[in-house]
Amino acid sequence: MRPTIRDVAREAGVSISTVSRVLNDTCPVSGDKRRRVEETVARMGYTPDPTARSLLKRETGGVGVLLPSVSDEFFSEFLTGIDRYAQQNGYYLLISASHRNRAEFDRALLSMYGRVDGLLVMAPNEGGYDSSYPPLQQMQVVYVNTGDHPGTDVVRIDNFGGFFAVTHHLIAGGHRDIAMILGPDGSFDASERQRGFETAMTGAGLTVRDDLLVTGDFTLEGGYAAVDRIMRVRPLPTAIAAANDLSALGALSALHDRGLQVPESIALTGFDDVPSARFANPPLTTVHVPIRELGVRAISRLIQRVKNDGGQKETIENLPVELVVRASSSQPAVKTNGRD
Amino acid sequence: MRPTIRDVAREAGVSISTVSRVLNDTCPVSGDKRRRVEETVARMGYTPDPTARSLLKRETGGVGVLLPSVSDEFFSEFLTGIDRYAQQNGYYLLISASHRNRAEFDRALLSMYGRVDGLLVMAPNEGGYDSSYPPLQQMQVVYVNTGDHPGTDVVRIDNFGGFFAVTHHLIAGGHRDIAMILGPDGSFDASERQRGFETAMTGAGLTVRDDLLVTGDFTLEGGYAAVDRIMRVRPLPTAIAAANDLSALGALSALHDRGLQVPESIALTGFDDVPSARFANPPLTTVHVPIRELGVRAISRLIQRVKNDGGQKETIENLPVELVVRASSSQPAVKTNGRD
DNA sequence: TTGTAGGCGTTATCAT
DNA sequence: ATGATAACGCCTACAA
Repeated sequence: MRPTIRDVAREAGVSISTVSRVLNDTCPVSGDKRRRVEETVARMGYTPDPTARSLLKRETGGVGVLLPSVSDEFFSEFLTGIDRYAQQNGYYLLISASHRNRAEFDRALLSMYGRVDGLLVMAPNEGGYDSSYPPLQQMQVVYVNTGDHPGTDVVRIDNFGGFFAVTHHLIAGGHRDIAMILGPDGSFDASERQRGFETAMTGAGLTVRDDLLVTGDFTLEGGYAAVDRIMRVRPLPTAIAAANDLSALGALSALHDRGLQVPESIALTGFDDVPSARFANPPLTTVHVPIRELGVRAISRLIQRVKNDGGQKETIENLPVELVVRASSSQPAVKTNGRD
Repeated sequence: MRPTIRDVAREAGVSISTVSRVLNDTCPVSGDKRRRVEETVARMGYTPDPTARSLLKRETGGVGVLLPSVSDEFFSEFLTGIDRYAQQNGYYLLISASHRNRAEFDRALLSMYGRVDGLLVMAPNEGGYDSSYPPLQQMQVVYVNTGDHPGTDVVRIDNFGGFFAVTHHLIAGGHRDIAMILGPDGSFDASERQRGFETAMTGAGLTVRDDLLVTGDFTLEGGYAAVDRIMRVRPLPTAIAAANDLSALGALSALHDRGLQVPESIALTGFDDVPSARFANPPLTTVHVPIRELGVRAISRLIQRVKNDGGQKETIENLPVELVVRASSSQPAVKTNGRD
């Protein structure tokens, strides 16, 4: 049985309040009793019950993190940043992932309602939440990689600019027929990246061919399968821009299996600069996204919000990303595929 | 302000207990009042405060997960399994990672003490915990991938058998000089894998050369750097067995940078069968480890323990692993390196 | 069937 | 400087 404050008080021969005062040093306590209390606390290994404390102070010291999934490196990196920051600031983390639909999202949200002081919400792949849902209104929320959410903070990556840059890089390398392996429907990241792609293409006077926009759901398998579809269209593209690194790695594997050299036969770029992509061979040109930083910004904003408790203006922050040219994918051996 | 049960009672014109009874249907309630309460609850969006409930029932409905790190695919996979299971069983997850030393471990543990009903502890890379630490004694604990812990459950992977198998595979392919890229000191997984390696080698009458046991800390960078060291020893090995996939991918990249073909110039194997390793090129022979399953087993044991509340015998479970031969690394072009 | 009251372990207020 | 006590929101005997 866990010792309570009454046990300590009895054992030390003082009143409950005195023990409390020693622990929170909120009032002066005579050196004699203080020592006695401290000794007893140490001996019994007493720790105040966080539940009771929460009930009284009406704050838990926890923050919830709602993720669409936790199963790839992006989220690992993201969580690492968050975890470290939370720990340093004395907050604990309540994490829930793998909810792809609205019902699951609501359940996860509800299970956090009342257990945390604030919530970090990362956009699910389908429009899985609705910021007008009452529990969301009641809590301090920071959104990550979503569109705007009036009244709350949003922290996001410059997906548009990043994908514009990587597409531009391919175009500058002489590519005209460029395929894009898309992300999942309903993902804000994915749609912004696609927008960056299309803007860069049309801005350069190139046409976005529908048959070169292939689905790819951000997974290795999706990237692998996408190459199959891309290889069936004519004329073939000379470059592929994958919506994220995982897709790119899957595509790389597929291209390798088909005996195609990257970038000699076909160029390939990634996005996110996730650790294992940094060691791909051949080296992959990608876009560096400060994922850990994203997490840190998000949670630091949230904690700020929680401490100010509502008296806070909404904020939108776009973190810059950076093109990382690792391969000479901008100088392909073949620039066009028989036309032009 | 969040509505309390009193608000609901007042609004519905009944007593507090009636509301409580409707919510938990613990006693029969007249249809009339029942309906009125249900309507009021729905209208006000009332949810019982989990903190108050925890205080009273002396259980939180949460389980804590203590990980050494969350930053690679192994942990992502592991967490995915846990998260899904916890969600389905109505438990929430309190996660804390990135504690490499004892002090940090203790802090993380303390921050969970009283907030969860049970704890999942995955071995840190250094001997970061001590199962006699009082808070650990007070809680229901399940250990993952550690040595034995009297009085508690342990769920682990058959690291020894797996690494024995992969080493044996290389030996059967004719290799005699085999290097191993080790894991971090103090990791139970790492030491068991090394033991599997050495047992397989000596069992086949081969010597374990000290200069072919190189450090590698389970990271991409470590694997990359390990190759540098391996390439300086003479005679060169004809095969490298990496302690995990991340090391193997790093090594693969290093070998590629040196213009060495895998497996023609040198064979290479991984361990864990993490998603991105499954798409390595050339394909990597590795050992499939049921990581998600590991998580599910661990948490299901824990929840069982929590529900029985102590009246439980300790259990040790070893999950089998499986050699996955993806490359023809067992038939290298060169079997020896000038001696023999 | 329904309402009243006590207590879970704290902290804060008010006397002393 | 110290001790008794109310309150946080809920559930559950017990009483009616």
